[in-house]
Amino acid sequence: MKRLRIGQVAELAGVGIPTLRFYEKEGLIPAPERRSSGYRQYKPEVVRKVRFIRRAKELGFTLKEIQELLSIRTSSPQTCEEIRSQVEAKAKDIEERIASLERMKVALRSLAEGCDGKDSIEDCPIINALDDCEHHLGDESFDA
Amino acid sequence: MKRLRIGQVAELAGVGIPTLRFYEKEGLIPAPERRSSGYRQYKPEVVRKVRFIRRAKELGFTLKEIQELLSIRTSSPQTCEEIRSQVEAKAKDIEERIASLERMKVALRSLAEGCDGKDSIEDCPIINALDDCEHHLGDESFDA
DNA sequence: CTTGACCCTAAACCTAGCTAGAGGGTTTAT
DNA sequence: ATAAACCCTCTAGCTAGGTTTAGGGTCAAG
Repeated sequence: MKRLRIGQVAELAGVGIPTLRFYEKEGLIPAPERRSSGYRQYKPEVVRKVRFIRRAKELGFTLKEIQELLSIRTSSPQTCEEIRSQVEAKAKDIEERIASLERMKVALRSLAEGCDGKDSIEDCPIINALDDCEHHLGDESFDA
Repeated sequence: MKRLRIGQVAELAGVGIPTLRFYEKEGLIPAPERRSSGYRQYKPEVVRKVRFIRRAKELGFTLKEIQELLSIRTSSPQTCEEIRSQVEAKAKDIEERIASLERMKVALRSLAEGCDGKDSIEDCPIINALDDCEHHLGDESFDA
């Protein structure tokens, strides 16, 4: 069966070599077999796993969360409902962040609108809002 | 004029005391006056500033970005047009961030949809996607 | 006039997620 | 057989954004 060296896996998966050793240390990927020389010999499947980790990371999962996802199977839930709900929870989380950002955007836009671009620096409504951020970036849109 | 001790500011702004000293060191909030004993004496306004920082942080701005927003004035633009355009740029930035989060959300939702929650662990489409992430998290929606 | 709550500085430590360097062995191509 | 390219471990360092610790001084109440 074909085996890959660490550099090849890194290349194929789009990560650095130290990252693979790091993932191994953290238990995200299994420790591969070794040659007598100590060289790691990876099964080609690991490439997909690493790519998955990379994409999950891009999707906003932390390595810890990814690890949980990867280890759910061995933690033996009865159905995949448990897994689905984790993914769903993450989607909700993202939704909330989007909503927050929307509010921030609106606030910034309304801040920019208050300015005609011709005031002197002293009269700029944006600057005033920054100094005294209650008015434009006030309670309504920003308080927790 | 009323002055606040650091502990009061921390309490009112919802952050820890070391955080305030940290923000001061990093130039996010001005160094307050001191008593002869060395105690910091804050003007009440700083509370709003710190709350703003906290909210901006929650919205995904880094301290560096927040510092830029807060220090726009001292970077001496001639008119407030320059400021307006910085705020506008930040709003665009937020829009991009939102778009990226939207993509993540859609991807996660479509992953969750493939699962009815009743499959056995062996047949869970999410797990399969994890093991073999080409199918559900495949090239089309996820590859960089 | 002392006790407890508060404040000071400086420096070390923490999580996340790598990245780089030191020092040395292995494989492969010519 | 030798040089380039590759691999090994171990330790340290990095950015971000703080938190903790150590060793002290200060303030207000009783």
